[in-house]
Amino acid sequence: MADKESLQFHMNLGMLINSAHRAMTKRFVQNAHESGLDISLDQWMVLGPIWQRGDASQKELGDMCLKDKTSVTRIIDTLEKKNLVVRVPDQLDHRVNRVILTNAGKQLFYDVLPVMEKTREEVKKNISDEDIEIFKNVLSSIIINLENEKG
Amino acid sequence: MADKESLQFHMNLGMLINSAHRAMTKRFVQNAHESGLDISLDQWMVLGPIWQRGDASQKELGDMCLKDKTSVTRIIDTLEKKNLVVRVPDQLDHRVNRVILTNAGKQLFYDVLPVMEKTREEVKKNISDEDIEIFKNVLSSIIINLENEKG
DNA sequence: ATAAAATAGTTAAACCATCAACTATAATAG
DNA sequence: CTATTATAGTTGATGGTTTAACTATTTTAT
Repeated sequence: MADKESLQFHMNLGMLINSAHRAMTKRFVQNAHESGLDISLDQWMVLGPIWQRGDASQKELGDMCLKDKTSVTRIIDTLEKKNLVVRVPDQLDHRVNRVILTNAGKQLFYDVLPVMEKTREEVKKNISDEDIEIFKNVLSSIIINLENEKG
Repeated sequence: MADKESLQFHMNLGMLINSAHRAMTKRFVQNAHESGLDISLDQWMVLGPIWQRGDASQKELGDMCLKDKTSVTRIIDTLEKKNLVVRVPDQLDHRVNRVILTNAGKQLFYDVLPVMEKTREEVKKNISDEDIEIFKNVLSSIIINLENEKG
């Protein structure tokens, strides 16, 4: 149906990035769904760092996922509704919440790992490692180019 | 602050794409705002094809922008509220709306053009043309890899 | 020790995406 | 011609992003 040339001819950079990102998100959710798992990509992105560290403040999660604190609040809200995480007030600094995984959260994390791996493979199929390197390089450069010098 | 190596070490492909896309969107809106223009990137993406063709059905707009018909409906709703476009029922096929630009819409389109150009330059700064080519190539490949074989 | 500034998090509003259910019209098959 | 199916668009619900305004806690600077 769509071939590379026509895609690149008809779409600008922004649209290509947008489409690729939406396709990846959709495929991840689909793959999770096919494994009987109900989780969004953003929820997964937040779950990972909590698992890695044992616990994390919302601020730390925002930094690691490059998400706004508002977004983190909402995502933790829905994760908490699903009983996957719990907010625990920090004993030392009363401004911060430590977010920790419930047992259900840990279980989900382990269950999703192979789904993530499968999705990654589907995404990278037929693309050389060198091109992936350059690709990530360009993405990093774009992010750095646009980092706000007015903060 | 953030350098390429640390970005690439800490973030996977999906997160990089997500961040880059959000940064581009944000910068476009910022640049528009600094020029006194009030428009979102998605609104702009829809405006373009209407301008190119003179008019377009919502279905056509969705195809060209790779957007869901629901999204198109909402975006046209807000563009219509802003008096930038008008929906005109098609005389031949009573299911379709032809969307056309108002004078204010045409004016905005012309005003935003240089903003878009500026944003594009900021995005591509310090990135070689060859790398941009590979970058677009990889994006296209990803999109094709993930095209739904279950539709 | 206190006033001012910084930090962590929440809330509300506006916008976009996706899914599912729905209306209305057109095209097709029998 | 009529019954089925396909297409264009809308609506409602749910989830995520961004901006701005707000609360509640530190930190800091005087």
